[in-house]
Amino acid sequence: MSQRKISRAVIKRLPRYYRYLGDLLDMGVERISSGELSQQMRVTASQIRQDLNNFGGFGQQGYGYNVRYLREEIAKILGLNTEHNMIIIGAGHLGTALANYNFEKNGFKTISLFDINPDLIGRTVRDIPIRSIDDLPEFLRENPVDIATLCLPKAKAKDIAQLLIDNGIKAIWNFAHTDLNLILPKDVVVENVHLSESLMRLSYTLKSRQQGEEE
Amino acid sequence: MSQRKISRAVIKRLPRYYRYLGDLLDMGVERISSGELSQQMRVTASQIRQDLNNFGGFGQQGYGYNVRYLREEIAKILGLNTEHNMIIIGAGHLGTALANYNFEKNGFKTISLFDINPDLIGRTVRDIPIRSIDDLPEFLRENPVDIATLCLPKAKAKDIAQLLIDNGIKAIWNFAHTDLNLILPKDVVVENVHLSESLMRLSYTLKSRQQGEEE
DNA sequence: TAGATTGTTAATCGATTAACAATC
DNA sequence: TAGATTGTTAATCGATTAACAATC
Repeated sequence: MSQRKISRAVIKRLPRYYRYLGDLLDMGVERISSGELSQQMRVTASQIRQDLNNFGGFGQQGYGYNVRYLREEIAKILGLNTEHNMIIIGAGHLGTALANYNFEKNGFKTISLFDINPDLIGRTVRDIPIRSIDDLPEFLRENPVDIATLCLPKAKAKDIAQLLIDNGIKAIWNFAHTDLNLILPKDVVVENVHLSESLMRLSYTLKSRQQGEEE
Repeated sequence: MSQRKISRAVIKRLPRYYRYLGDLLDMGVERISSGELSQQMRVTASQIRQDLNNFGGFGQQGYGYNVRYLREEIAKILGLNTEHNMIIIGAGHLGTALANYNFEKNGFKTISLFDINPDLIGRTVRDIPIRSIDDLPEFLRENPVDIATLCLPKAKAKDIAQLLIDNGIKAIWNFAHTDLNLILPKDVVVENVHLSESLMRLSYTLKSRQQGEEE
């Protein structure tokens, strides 16, 4: 029952639905129609219904959607109902910040950091140990790791990515300023977070807004 | 000569062109055709030419594009030729990590952090001082700030965003887990970085890939 | 000049929105 | 039942790709 080819655009929106439904739940809202949700989220009701119907009929005519139920279904779709073990490669500022992030509440648990800097190896971040990158292959043999987060300079990113792939990693969350496409086997997935590119987009938008464009 | 309505999709790709052109320059490549670049970037040559021609004819028939020139033009389009002063609101792990990031090379300079925690106020990160959030209005009156980076809990994000807007900030780089749309005047732009949503997308892609979908 | 490659128009493809019958 | 709202088909819109004339 694997889903048929869901478009990238739909996937990108799912976590946002999940977030809004969580907020609604916190506010004690039990049910919501696509119309109401569309107003809050500033999207069309049509889009919401189309998006959700890619995965199944979660609503009920004349009623709308049950907030808790819909949220749980989206969690399942996104895989948030299973625990994911993560490691972070690179215990610099960003790697450390991510280790301190509370991704656990969505089922993502960081179990180790890795670095090459001897000064850092042996330390911990929130009780998570920083290990030597040399110990990575052995660690991966002995621990189930679902996701590897890459927080290192672009010069090293490709080699380490290769090392990770060689040792069975199937998902890479990439913060390095480079694309890993070139070396990727088909069964390995990558999600890029290019912060400086995000900042450049902001810069562009600011500039064009100042020049008096309407949107 | 403000550009006509460039689509969001094009803007999203510009920083990636910029990065590839920088890499090419570092490798000593002087000229490149849309065909070659398309192979490296894994996009169509058509798309590259269409994208660039939104802004002008940067190439030359029979020759291709001059790498250095094209890169500089894209820098101008993105506003990277002007210095941008930034502040960071929230000097927690993420805020501190961003203050340590080398955005300067693209013209983005962090000149202050702000926090409410008295233990942090007065400290510095890479010589950048952490000030009290109470001093924010005065600071904004006395210093030109182009971009405010929001690194704080969602509960506080909207109030602080309002404070920033009231004090003249026109661009917000938002890392808080919330949308700021609701309170936004038309001349204020926001770029969101929702890390946990990025992670959820990775989780989804991993899951669907494991279930044996092709892409 | 001949060859290469752009700039740009036209064709295709995909995603979004609108509309409405189905149904709770 | 009547009213509301979904699920889904059809229409529209926009973005991507293909094709080729222009031109260096």
